[in-house]
Amino acid sequence: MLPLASQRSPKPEDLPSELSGLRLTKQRREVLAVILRERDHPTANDVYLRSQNRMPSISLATVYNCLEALVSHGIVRQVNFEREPSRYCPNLADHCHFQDQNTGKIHDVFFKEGVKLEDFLDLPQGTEISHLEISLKGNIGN
Amino acid sequence: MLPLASQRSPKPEDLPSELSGLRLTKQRREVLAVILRERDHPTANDVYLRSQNRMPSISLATVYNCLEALVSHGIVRQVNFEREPSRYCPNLADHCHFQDQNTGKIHDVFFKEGVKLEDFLDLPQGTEISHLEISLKGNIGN
DNA sequence: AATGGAATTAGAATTATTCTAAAATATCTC
DNA sequence: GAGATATTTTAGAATAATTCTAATTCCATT
Repeated sequence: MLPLASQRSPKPEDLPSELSGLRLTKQRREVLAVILRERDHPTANDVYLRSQNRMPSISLATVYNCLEALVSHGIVRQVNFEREPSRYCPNLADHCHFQDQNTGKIHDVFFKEGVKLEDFLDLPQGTEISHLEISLKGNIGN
Repeated sequence: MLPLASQRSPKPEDLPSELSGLRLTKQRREVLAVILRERDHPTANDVYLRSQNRMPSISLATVYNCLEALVSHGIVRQVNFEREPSRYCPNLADHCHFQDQNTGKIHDVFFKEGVKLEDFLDLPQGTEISHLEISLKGNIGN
């Protein structure tokens, strides 16, 4: 398995031709490369605009298709802040997101070592969590 | 202060004429009453349909306006699950939400006594959180 | 009762996203 | 490798939640 998460500036052609059972077509590779290259949680439209640099003919529908394929195969995470457009995150480690209200920038936030959900939430007896999203907003004090 | 959170089946006319500095008009009162009556996290459209029982002339735009007024005055919470339509919650206590994937129903989930954010998240030094949303999905085992 | 500001309303507009159907591309089978 | 089949891409239309617009109505205060 490629150390995707640690690559610094991957080129589409560096990526394998298949990943988690998903065929990596030219477009999917490009979309993934864009997300890996600049890890700033771009929106679908951001990804579209950036993909156009290397692949001017790519369509927005394709970007949406590729994102959906990557997300449903667990290669990329979809990140939501309230009703804002979804953003995309290549960091698959268990983490959540903080949006700085001054800059709008989104930061990954990690859990303290060894913390489990049940440690801080009163979950109904017997719940199995399949999806968890934690979104924070605020300011970074001086 | 009215014990809003503990009322069982409030009628619009039971509600005060002002709340947290927000003028409670007939429509706002009705919208709030709907949200307090059935605490099942209705969408804006759900609220619209239910409001029409007592107030057939209310418009969807008004429901949105009222919800926005109630939310921005901290009387009601807006709850999001990924890209689904927003839902509305009258429980102002610090809590988060779990959606049962079998029934679609949403359950309030509370924090363990005395737990603080910093206890389980590695927040960047000096962050002040102004908004926090935790959304869970999963199944309730037998 | 007249005035002024806020709220409501219908309907249009917006916007992120999904859908559709056709064309292009890749994969499979012989 | 050629033809058959399946998958993907594409442009543009469609959808759906939400917001906006501008006119009207409501309400509190003169």
